[in-house]
Amino acid sequence: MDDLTRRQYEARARILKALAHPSRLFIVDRLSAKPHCVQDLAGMIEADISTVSRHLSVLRNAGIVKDQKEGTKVFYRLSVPCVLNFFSCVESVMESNAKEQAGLLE
Amino acid sequence: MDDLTRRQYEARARILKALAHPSRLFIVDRLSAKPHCVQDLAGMIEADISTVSRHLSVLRNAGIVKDQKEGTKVFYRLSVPCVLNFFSCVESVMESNAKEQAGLLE
DNA sequence: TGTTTATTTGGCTATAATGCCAAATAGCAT
DNA sequence: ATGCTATTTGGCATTATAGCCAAATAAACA
Repeated sequence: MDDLTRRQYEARARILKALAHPSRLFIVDRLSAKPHCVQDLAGMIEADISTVSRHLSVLRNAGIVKDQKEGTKVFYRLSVPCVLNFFSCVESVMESNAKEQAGLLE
Repeated sequence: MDDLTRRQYEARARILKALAHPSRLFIVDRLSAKPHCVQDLAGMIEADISTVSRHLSVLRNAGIVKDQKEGTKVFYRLSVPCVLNFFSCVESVMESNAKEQAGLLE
């Protein structure tokens, strides 16, 4: 694998890694409906606000969400609506796994 | 977030986490063309065979690939072809990021 | 200015992921 | 059985991630 190819896969992995956390997936799901500020999301997740803020910065650094200040609050929104496609892809894998499990029980 | 919801996001995150590594993305890409055995993949990635074997077990545990013994070799194949959709999703995010970068330079 | 509200960041600990080597295992052939 | 090839697994060191608290920052407003 040459250097350019390796860097391309690293770039892709960075984006997937940013999504690969239950709280961050939840956040993406919420933001797909409408923008939310940090404390709103923290309330839904029931985690420390600082923790949620860090999750949001991970998503922001990966280019998955954008932030926008409004007064003292910071609202986050999806920057790439397409990200939602991940969910259906993931569901497909999960369904496949479920079928596999069912097959083994027969 | 109730317990069931939390577990659902955890299950999704497990699958994304399995994909979120450059070598594993490369493997998925190769396997989308045809099945390969461990040493073939190790040769392409230029990593220790034991490392590649571990990557494959991560993908297998997530239900992304299947293994099949043939003599002394073990061939791996994608168990869910849909996984390829991830690539186009990831590319969209990357393109969006690139545009953003370009915009900032203007 | 001082206060309140919202968010971010530094510092820390705990846990998880990565990658290599070496040893163990499995299958095939002599 | 012995050797040969392919793969997996145990053990270990290194690095990365997660989460919390407390302190710092930013904006609005009395």
